[in-house]
Amino acid sequence: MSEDNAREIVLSLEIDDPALAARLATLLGNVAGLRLAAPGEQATATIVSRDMPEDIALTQRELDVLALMAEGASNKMIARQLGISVHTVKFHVGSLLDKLDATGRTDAVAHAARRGVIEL
Amino acid sequence: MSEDNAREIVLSLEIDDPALAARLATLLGNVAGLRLAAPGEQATATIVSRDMPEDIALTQRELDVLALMAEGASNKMIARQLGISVHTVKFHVGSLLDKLDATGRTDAVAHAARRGVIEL
DNA sequence: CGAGGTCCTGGCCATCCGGCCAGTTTCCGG
DNA sequence: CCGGAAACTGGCCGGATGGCCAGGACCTCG
Repeated sequence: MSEDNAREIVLSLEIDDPALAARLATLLGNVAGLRLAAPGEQATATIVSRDMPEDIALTQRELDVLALMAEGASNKMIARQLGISVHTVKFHVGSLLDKLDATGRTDAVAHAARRGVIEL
Repeated sequence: MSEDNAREIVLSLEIDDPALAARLATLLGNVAGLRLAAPGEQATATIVSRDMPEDIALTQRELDVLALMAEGASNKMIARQLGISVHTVKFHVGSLLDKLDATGRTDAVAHAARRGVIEL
């Protein structure tokens, strides 16, 4: 294997905490083979660290339903998957809309993803 | 301000390309003040680099509709926002479901977010 | 000029969604 | 032991959603 692809690695930062961002920039600035991305530059990889707002208190069952919702499952499919009735699914979906402050299931999944409750 | 929070920074890796992951791990392993996360360990930040599949060819209008869908907007609301009829919105939504290989609007938004077409 | 793509609109309809009412069971903590 | 939270189920219903049919307008490329 040649090492021609072993070019300089360019990293971009997406850090909410300014102090942490500064420390990382300092530390990484002195590493050979590494470079921080210029503004707008295409980076090899991105370092991400988001401030966690407050995590929402979701029950296990709500998390089950939410995960399936994010997969695009209908209430009927969720009911089959979890072995419960459609009514119960709707019940949990209703709770999720409430807790996630969403207007519909699409909004709920979007909010949950934004808040890191689920991973897309 | 105390500098008590200037503890060791723990980084986790989420790199699709194994070669790149290995190089980063090597480079970062020798940086004082930095440490790579143990499996399952809570990290300070995450280094992310995803292989880009192929970007989907969406028309401008479809992107407009998609963006509003991700906000949880109903077809009626989207129609009002864009100044077009609900029928036309449905038309674009249909195209999106088709192009994104989704079963419903929720699935469409999830797919689009996963593929980087939209930012949540 | 014709073909094809995008964008736009209408009607029709089966299904899905979400909110409302009601009720049961189980389990845990005060 | 009683209260509350979680999970579960049912009926009902207005509105939303998505698929199907049809059409027209515009623009670009061949």
